[in-house]
Amino acid sequence: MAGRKPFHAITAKQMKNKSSQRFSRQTADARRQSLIAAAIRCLSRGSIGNFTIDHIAAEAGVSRGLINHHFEGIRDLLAAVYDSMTTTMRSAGDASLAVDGSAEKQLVTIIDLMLAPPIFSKSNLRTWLALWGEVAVNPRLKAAHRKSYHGYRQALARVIDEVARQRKLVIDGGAFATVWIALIDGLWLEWCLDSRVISREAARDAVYRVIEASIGKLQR
Amino acid sequence: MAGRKPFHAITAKQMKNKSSQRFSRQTADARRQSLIAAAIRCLSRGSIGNFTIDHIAAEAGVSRGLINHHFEGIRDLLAAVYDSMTTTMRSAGDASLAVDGSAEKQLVTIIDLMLAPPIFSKSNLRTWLALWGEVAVNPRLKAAHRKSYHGYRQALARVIDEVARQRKLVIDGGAFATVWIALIDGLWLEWCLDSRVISREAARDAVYRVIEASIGKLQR
DNA sequence: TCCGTTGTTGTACTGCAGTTCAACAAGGAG
DNA sequence: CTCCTTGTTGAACTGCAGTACAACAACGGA
Repeated sequence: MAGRKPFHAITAKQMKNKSSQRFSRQTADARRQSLIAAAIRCLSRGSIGNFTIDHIAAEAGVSRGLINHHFEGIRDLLAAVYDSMTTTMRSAGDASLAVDGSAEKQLVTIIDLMLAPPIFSKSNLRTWLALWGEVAVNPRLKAAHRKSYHGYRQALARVIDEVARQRKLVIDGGAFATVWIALIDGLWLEWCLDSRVISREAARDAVYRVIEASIGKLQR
Repeated sequence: MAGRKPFHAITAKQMKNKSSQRFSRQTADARRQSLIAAAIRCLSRGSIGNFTIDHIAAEAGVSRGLINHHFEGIRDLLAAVYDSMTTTMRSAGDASLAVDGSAEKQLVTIIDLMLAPPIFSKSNLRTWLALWGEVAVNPRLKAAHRKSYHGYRQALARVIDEVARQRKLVIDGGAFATVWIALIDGLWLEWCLDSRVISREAARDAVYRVIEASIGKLQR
């Protein structure tokens, strides 16, 4: 509203040295992705407390005004981060489902995928805690969570049902997938909070033990 | 450092009306408990974003300065909140362990306790998410978590070992307790984030199913 | 009744949050 | 080369965070 100070006073210098441009223009989409990536890095290092305009802009190497240019606000950026995180997970899962081989082999592949980096990784803890806290309150994130979780669960259920069919077992794959996801999330959480109580290998063994108790031995 | 404005100008009015005292003095310990309770209420409603001097003071019905009088700072209050939360859970668990009856009955009592309010409750979600995020970073909270988790796990392991002994089964109660805790935490998380995917009863059934797959049927 | 202890208050202070916006400039179209 | 679109900048603005602290007052003891 009021008058602004002069924008910049070192124009002459910039003219001379073309190699040190003030900034490089990028397409809106590329810049959005870059900001989302920077935001994820901030979340994984700090907590939701690091999810600020200043931190993210510094991390991305841009000015603070840029975030509000590409997103409606900081909340909108958080929603975009959630989409990005779930998309990354889903695509990793889909890749392992596309693996050639028996349903049993797919099952083993998925289990191992989920219990190994980058999914089973401490650097994601604070990111997910922050996002879950937001899911519980933000309708847009709640809808996104519901959608991504549903797809995830259904994909698992299909593999489980197929293994059960081959073994002539009667199992509710959907319910089984729910328990499975809960178990892995819980083990991951315990491991993040205190790696002493359970190692990654012990967590993996525990998951296999629970699953094999229902559908029999798997060829790991 | 600089001069302050006059503190309050309505002293005369207060003199007249003794029933509306400006405040009531409490012992340091009672006030601390009151502030901790107010802080928990703030966390459960909002998120860590609601964990501020202003919100907590308003919730407790005291002035903002009081928190820094009774705690070293807002971080110190958060640590006190963590202690309070874990103590509440532990005492509930200890009470159910003190129940007369067989080890099997104790096991059933604990399971039901953990899958019913007030423990299995949505109002705790944001509180725990906030606290876990802090555990991962704050050494004091990490130590507190380690201690409380260890005691919790050991108590469960003892009950499991006893049931296994009676049934002449060879089971690692400690490892079993770890899985059990992870499963319940994970189910609780899923249920908090989207109650549609699993009901409280379904969660309870799932826990029983996993446990009974290892140690046989339980008399619920 | 007075008096001292100390729990309690409210404000000043500093700093950083998110948003807005006018000025600037990079890069392509002509 | 010139113009124009629009990505980008940086600072002003408002508001609220945590802390420090001096003034006040409740309550118990004398």
